[in-house]
Amino acid sequence: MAAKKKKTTVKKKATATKKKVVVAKVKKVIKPIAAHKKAVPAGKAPAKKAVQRPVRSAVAKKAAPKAAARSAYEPQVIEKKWQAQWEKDKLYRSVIDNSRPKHYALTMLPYPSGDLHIGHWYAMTPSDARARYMRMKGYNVLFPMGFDAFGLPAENAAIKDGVHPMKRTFQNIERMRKQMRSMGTMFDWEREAVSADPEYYKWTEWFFIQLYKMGLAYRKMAAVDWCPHCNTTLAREQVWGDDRHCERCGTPVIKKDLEQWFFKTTKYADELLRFDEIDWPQTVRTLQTNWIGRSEGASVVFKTEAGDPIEIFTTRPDTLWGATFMVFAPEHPLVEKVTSPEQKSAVEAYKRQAARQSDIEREAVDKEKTGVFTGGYAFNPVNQARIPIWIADYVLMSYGTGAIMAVPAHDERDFAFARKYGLKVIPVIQPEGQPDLDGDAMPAAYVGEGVMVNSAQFNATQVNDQKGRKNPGISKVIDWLAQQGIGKEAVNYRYRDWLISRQRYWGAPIPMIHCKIHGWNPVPEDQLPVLLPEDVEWKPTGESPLKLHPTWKNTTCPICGEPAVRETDTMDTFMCSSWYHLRYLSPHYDQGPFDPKEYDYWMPVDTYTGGIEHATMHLLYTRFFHKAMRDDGVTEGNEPMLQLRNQGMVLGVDNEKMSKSRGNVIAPDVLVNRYGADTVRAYLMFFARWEMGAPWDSQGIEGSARWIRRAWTLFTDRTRPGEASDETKKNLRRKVHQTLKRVTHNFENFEFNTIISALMELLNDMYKAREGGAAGSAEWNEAQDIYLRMLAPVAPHIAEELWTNYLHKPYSVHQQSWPKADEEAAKEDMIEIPVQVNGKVRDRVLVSADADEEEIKATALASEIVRKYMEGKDPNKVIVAQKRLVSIVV
RNA sequence: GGGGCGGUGGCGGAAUCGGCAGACGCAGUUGACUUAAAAUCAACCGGUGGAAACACCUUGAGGGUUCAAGUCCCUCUCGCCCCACCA
Repeated sequence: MAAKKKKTTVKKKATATKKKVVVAKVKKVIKPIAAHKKAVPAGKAPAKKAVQRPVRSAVAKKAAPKAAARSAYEPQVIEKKWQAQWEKDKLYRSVIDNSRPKHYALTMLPYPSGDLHIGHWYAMTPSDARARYMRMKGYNVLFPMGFDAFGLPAENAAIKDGVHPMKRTFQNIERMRKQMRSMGTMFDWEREAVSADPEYYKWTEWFFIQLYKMGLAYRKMAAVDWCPHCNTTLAREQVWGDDRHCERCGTPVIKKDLEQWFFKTTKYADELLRFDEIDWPQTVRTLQTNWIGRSEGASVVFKTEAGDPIEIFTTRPDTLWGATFMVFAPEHPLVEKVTSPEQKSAVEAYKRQAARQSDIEREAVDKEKTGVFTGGYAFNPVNQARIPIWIADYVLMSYGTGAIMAVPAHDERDFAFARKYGLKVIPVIQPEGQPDLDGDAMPAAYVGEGVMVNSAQFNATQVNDQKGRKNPGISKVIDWLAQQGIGKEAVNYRYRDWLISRQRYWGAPIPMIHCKIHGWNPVPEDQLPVLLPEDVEWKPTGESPLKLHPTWKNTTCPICGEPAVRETDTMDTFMCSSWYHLRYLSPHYDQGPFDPKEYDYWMPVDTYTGGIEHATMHLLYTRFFHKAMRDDGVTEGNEPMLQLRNQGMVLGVDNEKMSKSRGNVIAPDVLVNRYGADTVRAYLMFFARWEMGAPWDSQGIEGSARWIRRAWTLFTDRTRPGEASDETKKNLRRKVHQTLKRVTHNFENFEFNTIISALMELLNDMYKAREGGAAGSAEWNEAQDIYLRMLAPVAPHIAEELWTNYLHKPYSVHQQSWPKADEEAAKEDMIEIPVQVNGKVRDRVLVSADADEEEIKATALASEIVRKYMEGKDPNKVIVAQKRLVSIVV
């Protein structure tokens, strides 16, 4: 998921007061850190160890070695210890086990930029906690990790400082692996996959060939978006903003004609619109639906005076009789032919201007429509009306057919254009019960419902506000058009085919060979992978460095054996990431992209977690990829990922996206060194609603740190068993099982922040119960047991230490089962029910939990306070809302 | 212009179904412990009035439905995101 968002649009407008608050926060944050740094040498503790409370631990050991009940919480020590132990024991190794249900938990892989960002942790930590939870629930969980290692940043860096992308990338990967291990994640590293590794990209190339053989990869000369800075073509999805700038570097994008490779993603447009087999967030489904932009209507063939057919697409065939002119995109192939000699110079001038505009400011401020009459005419096939043909840059060659019929009476853009150039306006839809529309006097286009008029045999046909076949007017006209052979029902998409060629070095080579005689042919599969040469020069020339390599491109034609050349473009990295979930299954398998045995057991992905910014890119490409490969017999099922959940973004303390240039980046390593991974994990789960994200607050982490330390203190404390009342013990047990129910529910629903608050609450109650003498009781022991099981997915290290070394339970807590809540124990005996009089809460009455409605009502009416507010009147109505509330109306 | 998401204390947030708004935490105030600091512990902590009991107000604004609205409906408003001459 190499994509990095970079927005040059207007920044969030923080109010003056808000900014002040933020600044104050930042200043305060610095203070404790500085104080802490000083405190370590002052305390004369070893620099690495005992960062937490160094003095106290030293004192405790000296002063009372026998009572040694409590040792200091030293996350830096226990975390390293358990990470090593788990690795040694291969605790998180996932292998096929048919005796258990499988669960494939996938979280988006990072681009190896160099350092793990707090945003990576924010995405991965809750995903890890949930994978651990599923494991405790009895699933055989696969939770792999890898690196999306090809891409521009490494190559740009190479151009800048000459370090080979391969070297830099693999160094970065090494560092990021270490950082991920320090998080205490349960990634199965034996399944790691790196897309820039030849044993990986061999199969990326193989997939390209499959798509080519299926007829889904094709070559096309097209005006493509081109970034003059990155010297590469960009996918439509990678051009950003009103000024059409490059997603990566911000440079304004220009148009350039190049021969490129495309995948026919549009072939799957209709299927991609169906989400009935997957549990994906509504927002992503909506984003993908809008991105594909399906519209239903008709294609209709007009004719020029010379008899040339002009195909147009319209969503409103019911307004065909109101078409009073046509508009072509300036680049439309028929423009030259229809243009009259008198209009030639004006048309040429307009075309030149439109072409210039398309560079940068085509979509800039000026919304005024412009156009030029060609001097040519067309015939409307429904009524043989002779209508003028214009050209205008508001008609795009890239959408539909590049030509439109204009119905000014019922389309706002056409209306504005007609009024500006004095073109005829003929109403053909009449709103019912209103004065007849007058084409010359209408102040605006009418786009609402009505009946058809001026439309020959269709007059009086109802037209509603529905689209396509649901609209009787549209439906009838379509049928008639088909009958007459002048048009047919048609569907048009905004979605376009996926342009995958990149004029770059650091990507998977496109395994194609061009021969002067035999044209393009794939590299024979037994010659894969086409390896990237290591000796290339880093020069931003506008051509792929592979093209400039003296020998690499020279090869022989797989058909005739004569000299031929390789494709020197490489693939979009989204191609690599479209199938990484399959490579994890068997990263070293060499008989195919994956081992079918592994596929049959693990696929499809059960839960997929990652950022919503990939909604219309990666998440659409991977679905396309899976469906295409399904049709090729490589994959099975219709969808690659059954359940998707997106996390929000962690912003800097200044409420801006974190970036080095803004200097607001929070370094996770610093936090881990200071607080320990468990605390950082807990805080990342706690500090915001996961799917929302929030600005980072460095003070808030103190709360999570305090909670973890309090847990440590309580579990390591050897308070003597006391004499607790039955009530205290019962209350403790109730709270434990209530919490268990809540935490279970929250894990199921990805509600991570409330998991932590529930655990905090329970810990507070356990402190109270200990004060009440509950320590050592059966209820207390059960509470400790369940508490550590619930803590284990969140804070795996401290949970293990307390479980194994303090409660002396069998290693490992991560191999224990998730406890089952005792519904009986969770039930309340007495419940407090608020009583409202005329909508205001006036009293709260205590009733037994199994009291029926009548009892609750009687108790409420017996309350003196309630009676006071009823002022002696009889109630009109008494509503008992289950066991939640009583409402009395007087 | 179209589509999506959101607005709850000083801050992050909580609130299955329409049923006690503000759980949990941060920050803050006061106190205990300490030579001191840190850490820890205890109490307070939406607003107004009040010594208090308590009363009234409060989920962006206004209206509606309802015994009851943060939650449902309508109108408006602000913020963020995505798509935008889409025929």
